[in-house]
Amino acid sequence: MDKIPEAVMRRLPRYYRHLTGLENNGITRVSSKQLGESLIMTASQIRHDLNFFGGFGQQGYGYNVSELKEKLVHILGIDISRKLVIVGAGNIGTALARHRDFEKEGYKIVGLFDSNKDLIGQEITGIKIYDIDDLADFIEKNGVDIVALTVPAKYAQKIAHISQKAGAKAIWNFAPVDVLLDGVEVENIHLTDSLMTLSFRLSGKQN
Amino acid sequence: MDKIPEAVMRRLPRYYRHLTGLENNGITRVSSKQLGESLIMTASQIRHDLNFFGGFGQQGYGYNVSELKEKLVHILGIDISRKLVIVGAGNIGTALARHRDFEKEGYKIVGLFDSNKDLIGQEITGIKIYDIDDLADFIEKNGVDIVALTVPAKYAQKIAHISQKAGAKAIWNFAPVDVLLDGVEVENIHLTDSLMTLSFRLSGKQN
DNA sequence: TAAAGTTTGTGATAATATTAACATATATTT
DNA sequence: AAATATATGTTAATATTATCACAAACTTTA
Repeated sequence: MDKIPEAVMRRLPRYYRHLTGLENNGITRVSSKQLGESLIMTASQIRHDLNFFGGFGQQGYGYNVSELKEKLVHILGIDISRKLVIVGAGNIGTALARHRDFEKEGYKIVGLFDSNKDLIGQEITGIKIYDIDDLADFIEKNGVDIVALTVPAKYAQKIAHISQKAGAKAIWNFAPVDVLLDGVEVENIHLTDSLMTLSFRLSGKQN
Repeated sequence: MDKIPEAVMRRLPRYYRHLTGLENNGITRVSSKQLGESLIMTASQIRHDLNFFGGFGQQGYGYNVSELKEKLVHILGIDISRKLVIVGAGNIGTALARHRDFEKEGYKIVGLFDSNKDLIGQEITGIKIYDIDDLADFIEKNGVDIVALTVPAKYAQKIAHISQKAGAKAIWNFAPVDVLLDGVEVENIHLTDSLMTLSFRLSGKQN
């Protein structure tokens, strides 16, 4: 398979999400034109994107919603269950632990980690809080794939490094720093950065 | 000022964040080369980006950290304080309310809204929870700029629409849907989408 | 079942974005 | 104070991304 462009890859979850919605509404068929209208993008781009993975559609008909959705499940790799731990049992960390959406897509949160001795041993919706000193060991023993970092900025890089050494394959970083690692996939959620783009766009319009 | 490309705009908060870090470490001067090494990007791109806003640097010297940071503050518009409400006092909504980082950059969370009568009247770190039926009124009376949506997908579009009509200028959307509105800036945080890009990248490498 | 209408897949074109290259200006060294 | 090193701002070249346009294939209608 050809290398998938970054821009295309980033749109795939959106397609998947929309198709799931259509399926839940009992819609069985959809055209790139309809998708484009719903997602505010050109039909051409959608066809172009999907074509990186082969022709799923049919001329004069469009796409079969369920079939296309299933293809996307496979392309995205969400048919493979992934084990995830959350490091940092603060506001964001516990919110993620309580958030049930990830489970639906095959992500299993197998542990929460913190350095606060008062929290260790507690449970959040069935997820146990462990001592952060046991993180490496836990990752190794349980085959953890993804480490979500919801720790203060100054600890993020170090924990990321420990996680990688212990065998984690991906870092989902919520700390407001740029985690630098080689050989590990890093995906950032920078909430403040995101908010700032709104400020920029608002002030540009003199609002 | 020329129209700033989307890609450039998205990098500005990252520059700002990094410069703040340098300043806090007492570093007063930095070159595009050094910035590039820290941020894993080319020096050329950094210079190119900054030049959309004018020449802040000096040949042979580089950039003055504090000065450049202050310029970015102004460019990003975070020198203008913004009022924000959070709609949805669930996991994510309350985590955002408790998260102190936004205040530091001039964002004021002035209210939380929910439909659950048991929550209404309660406070979360000093932020009162109001009845969602009073949202439009509150936005109008208090001049709310930004509405953060942490509600279930099916309510998001409707609340966004109400918020716009009441005078909100921007939607910070955490619901897993694509909010469609004209004349309002929408910024999405799609956590599950983000997680899925990790799955994609991991499965592509047969991990 | 023939004609008309859809809609895909795809190659060509246009628009954005990134990187390279370098003249010019300043800082640092000797 | 001259020589060397550094580093910007900016234009040009390259690479990536998005859109256009249309033949080919299928569906729907009459």
